[in-house]
Amino acid sequence: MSSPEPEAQINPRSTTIWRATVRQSIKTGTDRVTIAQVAREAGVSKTSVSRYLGGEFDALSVRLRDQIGKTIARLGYQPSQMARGLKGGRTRLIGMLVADILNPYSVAVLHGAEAACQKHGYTLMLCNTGNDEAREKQSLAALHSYSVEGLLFNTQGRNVTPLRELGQAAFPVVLLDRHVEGCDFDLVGLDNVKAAQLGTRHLLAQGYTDIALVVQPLYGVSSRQGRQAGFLQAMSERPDCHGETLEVDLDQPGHVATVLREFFLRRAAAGSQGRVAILAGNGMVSLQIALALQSMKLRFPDDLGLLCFDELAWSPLVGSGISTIEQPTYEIGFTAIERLLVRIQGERSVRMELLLDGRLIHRGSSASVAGHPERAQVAGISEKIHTTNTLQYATA
Amino acid sequence: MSSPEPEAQINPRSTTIWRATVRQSIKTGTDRVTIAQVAREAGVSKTSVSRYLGGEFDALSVRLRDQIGKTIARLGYQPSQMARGLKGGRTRLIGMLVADILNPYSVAVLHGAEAACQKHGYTLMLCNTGNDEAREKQSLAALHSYSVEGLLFNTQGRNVTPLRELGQAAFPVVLLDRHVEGCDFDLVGLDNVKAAQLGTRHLLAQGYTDIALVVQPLYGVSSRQGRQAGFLQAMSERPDCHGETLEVDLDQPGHVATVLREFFLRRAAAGSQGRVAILAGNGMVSLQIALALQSMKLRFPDDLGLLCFDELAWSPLVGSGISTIEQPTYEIGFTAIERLLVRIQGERSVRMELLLDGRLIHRGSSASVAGHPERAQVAGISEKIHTTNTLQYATA
DNA sequence: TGCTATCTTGGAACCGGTTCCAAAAGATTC
DNA sequence: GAATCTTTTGGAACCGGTTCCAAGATAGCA
Repeated sequence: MSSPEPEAQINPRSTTIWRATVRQSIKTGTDRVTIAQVAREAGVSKTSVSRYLGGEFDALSVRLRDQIGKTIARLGYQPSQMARGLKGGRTRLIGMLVADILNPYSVAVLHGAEAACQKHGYTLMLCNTGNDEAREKQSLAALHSYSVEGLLFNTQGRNVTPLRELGQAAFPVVLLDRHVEGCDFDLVGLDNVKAAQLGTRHLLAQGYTDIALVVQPLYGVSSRQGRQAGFLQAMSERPDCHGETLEVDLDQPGHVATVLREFFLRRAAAGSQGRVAILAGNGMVSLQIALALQSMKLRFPDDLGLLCFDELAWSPLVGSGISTIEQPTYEIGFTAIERLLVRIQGERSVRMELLLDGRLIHRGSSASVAGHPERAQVAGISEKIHTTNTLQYATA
Repeated sequence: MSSPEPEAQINPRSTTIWRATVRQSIKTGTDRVTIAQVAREAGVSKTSVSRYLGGEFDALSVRLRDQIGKTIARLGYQPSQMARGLKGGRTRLIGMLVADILNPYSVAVLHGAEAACQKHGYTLMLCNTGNDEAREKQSLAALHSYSVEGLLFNTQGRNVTPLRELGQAAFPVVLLDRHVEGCDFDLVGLDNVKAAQLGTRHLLAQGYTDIALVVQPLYGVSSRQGRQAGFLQAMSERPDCHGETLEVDLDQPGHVATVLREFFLRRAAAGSQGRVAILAGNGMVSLQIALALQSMKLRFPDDLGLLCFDELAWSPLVGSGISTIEQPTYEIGFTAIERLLVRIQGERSVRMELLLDGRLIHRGSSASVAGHPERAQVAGISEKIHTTNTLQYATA
């Protein structure tokens, strides 16, 4: 099998390269070039052209291959993926269901996933479920109706019967971030337990003693539960310190501020003389916490320590910078697609979980309190709250 | 035409509703239910089932309609969009090409577009071109091969021959944010001239006299040019004030800081005694400016004023808050899709440009300097730069 | 040279829908 | 009751590819 002639602008084995070298104009609607036209013009059968497209060169004479290649280039022929998918099921389509496209995590993962798709000649069909169970079901049906070859799924987590049915049908699915009870899909995400331990130990090492893990509702979301597990485990290594998990509802305005304030007051009431820190459970929570603290006129690290899951574009900017636990989001998306492709290619091995490590980015918000005993004291915070914020938040 | 029986779980006229009411499990791969099976089980012809799916009830007896509806529900039948698209061209697919998915603007628009697609029973095929001309061409070809019915296009702007060909073929395309020379596609975006005027006048009214518009390269990007036009126009109303456009290359680390520093020094050299402000051309620029100012230890509004295009999640958080010109991004995406659908339905009227208004969000970064004559003085800034930053940025 | 074995090639069925057109059934008119 | 007009219904071709299988061409071997 010799290498293609220089005239052959098209290398049909790799869809990606193929696309890159299309020279002719894009035909639309009525005047679309079909395989039959190519076959006629090249003086061969549709079958041969189809073989050319499929890269079956060993079943094609050099003469035919040359002829077909030239004709395709001349006509600017581009096969219809819809038609290709119909018979063989190879639609080269991957569906991606995103729990919340406004979440920067989702977008960052999407970025990696999209890149991997382009690399392998696949195209992404994107659906945003907005954390809504019904829309999740609808989107699933929609993607199915397009015969996507596989699914990248960042589910809201609860009530996932349709997903379970996919599992029973051995349909290729890779879950992102969180898994789903009763399903044995592959998963790509963060090693949450480890990352939360890392973060918690960091705060403890920096001298913080009263730490609140602030998360969205744990129920049904394994990644949040994992972070809590890591947090609790790390806290248990220090019986002299106090850890609490605070669940917040981001849809409820002012809820974060209320919950935080109650936490501070509770610590003060318990007579704690320690230093307070907050561990934010994800980027969405981080933002709300930062806003809440701002409105309460509390500053980090002066009044309290802050460490957030998810590195965001603005993390370095607020105050003296917010310390974060960065997730390898691009890699998560990219790897998830590649794993999915392996499944699509028929791999049927047991469930695989790929947990990547988070990276701690140390900035001002979790600065050590060792040299600054006056910093981040429970007493100080609760005093501030009492004097400046009581009315404001009592009504909120 | 009476209303459907309550037993008929499926309303085939609206794809959206239809999806929502699918009860049966999702069949995959081999065991997919086909129209032929439905026809056989219902004791009717494929044609009749197809009519049912197409909502042609006036050509169907009540008895048949009932039978087909029940069979479809019982079998959990879901038509293949691939097959449907093959004959009629109605793929219900829309392609979206995004110049840079890391740009929060793109994501916000995507959010609106996706919502509109779901509302109308369409599905989005997403491609990120990463501001790369070659990838733009590839993605275009990819989307074409799936017979998308229309395209939402946020182009990088230069060298757009393939786009022009689409235009000549009267293919439905709606451009986002920026238009393309030589194409008469519809456009949905911001009224850039007006918004830039609004922003510039705001800065002038707040007492700033030396204003720099900081933008990414203008060449080929109409929205940036529009913002500059508005800026210049507003500046021309105040001959006593000084306006400059600074082009920055965000891919070049430290470039923003360098350009800013040069601007400050230039103003100082010109002997200006005025107050400096920066108008950031978009969200990506804003971030880099904020980072650069931080590294230069310049604060707003103390050292200089700042107003940024694009409202971002963190805009309220940095310093005393960053003033912004908010774009109605969700609406832009949503409207663009709805306009595209109108085109897809065959509207052939002349090019339409839908320019939405920006909204000024006033925060601390553009606070009035009237009561604080010591604030934001050119002299002060350049002194700060000299003493603290010269070495640091001379080498960068 | 004759007879397999292998390599090329294309005809035709098929994928799962839609659509054209004609036939069958029912309604209307005279 | 026959003729005509509607309304329902389904057969078959078609959309643009892939794939099975058999036929034709070439090569290998006795």
